[in-house]
Amino acid sequence: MLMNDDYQSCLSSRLSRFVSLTQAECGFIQEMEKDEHQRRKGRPVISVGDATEGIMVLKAGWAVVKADSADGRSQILRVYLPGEVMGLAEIGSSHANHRVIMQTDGTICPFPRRGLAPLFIDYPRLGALLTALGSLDQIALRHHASSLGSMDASNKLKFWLLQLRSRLEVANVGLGNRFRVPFSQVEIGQAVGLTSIYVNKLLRKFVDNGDIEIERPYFRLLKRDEWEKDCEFVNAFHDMDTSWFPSAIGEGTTGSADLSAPLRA
Amino acid sequence: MLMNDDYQSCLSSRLSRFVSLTQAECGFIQEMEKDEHQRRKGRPVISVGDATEGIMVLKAGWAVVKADSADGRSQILRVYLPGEVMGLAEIGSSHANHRVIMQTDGTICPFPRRGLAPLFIDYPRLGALLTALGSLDQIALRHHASSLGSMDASNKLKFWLLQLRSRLEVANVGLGNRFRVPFSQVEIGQAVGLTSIYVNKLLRKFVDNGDIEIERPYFRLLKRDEWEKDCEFVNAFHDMDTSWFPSAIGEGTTGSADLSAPLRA
DNA sequence: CGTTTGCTTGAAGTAGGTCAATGTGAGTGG
DNA sequence: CCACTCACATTGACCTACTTCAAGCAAACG
Repeated sequence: MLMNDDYQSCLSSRLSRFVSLTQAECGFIQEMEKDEHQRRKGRPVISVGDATEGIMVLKAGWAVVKADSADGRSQILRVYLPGEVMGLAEIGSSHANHRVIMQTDGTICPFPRRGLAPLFIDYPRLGALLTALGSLDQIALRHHASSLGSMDASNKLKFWLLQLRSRLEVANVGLGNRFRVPFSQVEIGQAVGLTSIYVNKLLRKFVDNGDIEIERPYFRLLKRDEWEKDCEFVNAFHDMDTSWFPSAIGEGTTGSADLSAPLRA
Repeated sequence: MLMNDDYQSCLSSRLSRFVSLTQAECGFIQEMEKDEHQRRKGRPVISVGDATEGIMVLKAGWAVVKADSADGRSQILRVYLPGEVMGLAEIGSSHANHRVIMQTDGTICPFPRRGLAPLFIDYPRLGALLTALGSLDQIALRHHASSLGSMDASNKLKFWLLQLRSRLEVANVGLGNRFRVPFSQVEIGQAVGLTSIYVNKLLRKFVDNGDIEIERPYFRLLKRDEWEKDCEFVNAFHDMDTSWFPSAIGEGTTGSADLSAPLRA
């Protein structure tokens, strides 16, 4: 797993996937970023009711967003993969509505709340980028909700695995059909809205059918194409549209309505 | 229903719910906003595959986001109420993933894509506001997904009605427990992930229990408190946290990390 | 080792879906 | 005015995809 080490900062490393950052942008982010720190598996990242604390990059490890109900059940609404930006959904609220916890050991780089105002003022392109990231999150969540609401159990499970694979592939180009799934069957159930025991029966059936191979915690999807047809999977993780972004500062854009053509992935 | 007519523009009218806009901000928005136009019930607002077209305010009427699958079923992922901003979820993608269509006759005010760059550059506070709006959308969607994934049919339906009522109340302060639900039972089913016929049976049961009164298309929730307990409803539509926003331009903020204390709702 | 955490499998129950039929306004054309 | 249609609500009978409950294993871990 190669890291792009041109950047010392986590956030700029993440953001540079979408636009190539200027020196100034990198410098700013780096200056703002607080010290990264480790979190062990199971430790909270954001607890319900916490005052909003800016955003953070999950430099290493996995995290999840959980919603828990009074009867003790909890549901996994979102999986954060290494490199992803957490906390974007929270910045509009004064207090967190959902719990974020580490799914594996990992490292977090906070970008503090007080950095956001200067970011929007001095680096408008980064502001636009954050907005766009939030919108991609929302699209992914729509797909998930759509799966929860209208697929049968088998397709929900297929869809969740496919989508996980696709997102892993974004970070890890050339990833094949084999990947790590650091979730117990109970947790998979919480993610797809099924009982762990039905998840078990489905997985077993998939294995017996030759649809997948499992060597815990690795899954291999043997019939990905077929699955993608089954649940009408569309990979929405390729394209971010950056063409509407303002140019980076120092490139002479004055704020007129003229659209200079920025870079596209 | 009173309208705040200090503002001629739809978008500035909407945004001024959250921060009080400066003259300059209003002026800019107004200048950018294209002509509003009418759309009849059932007409598309955004079609799947459309190139992204900026954002728009639903000045009047209701709209919905639908996901349709090959077998002809479709699902309602989001309801837009009068005054809400549409298209925020799409701006990060070059093409739309979901369909937006008018649920009733209504009026739309587009804010074109080419207005976004100058907005982020010259009016950073508005950029932050858009980001925050997107994040609130995402929180609402999380609640919806959570309901789809973990509640039984009865609570899904209760939750959906409660949440609709709460959101209507934001725009229409003092709205009681009676409100218009311009959806057929089929459509309610599409929204909560149930068959129309089961929706019918549940509604009937609610009426028989004295939980609700229905005078099509008006619903009255007679046992709102009880319902809110049943499905652990939390009203997440009150608070937008604007305290991290940059100050409006012309208020002397230079972009340093200093946090001037902006207005809070 | 014993304990815990997670996987596996079966038997039984039920929430909610499917199918089918009937009823009821709200247009629309004559 | 009536007849026809069309979209929507209503209701019952049946069925199944999932859950719940219960029990036995395997692997990890103090």
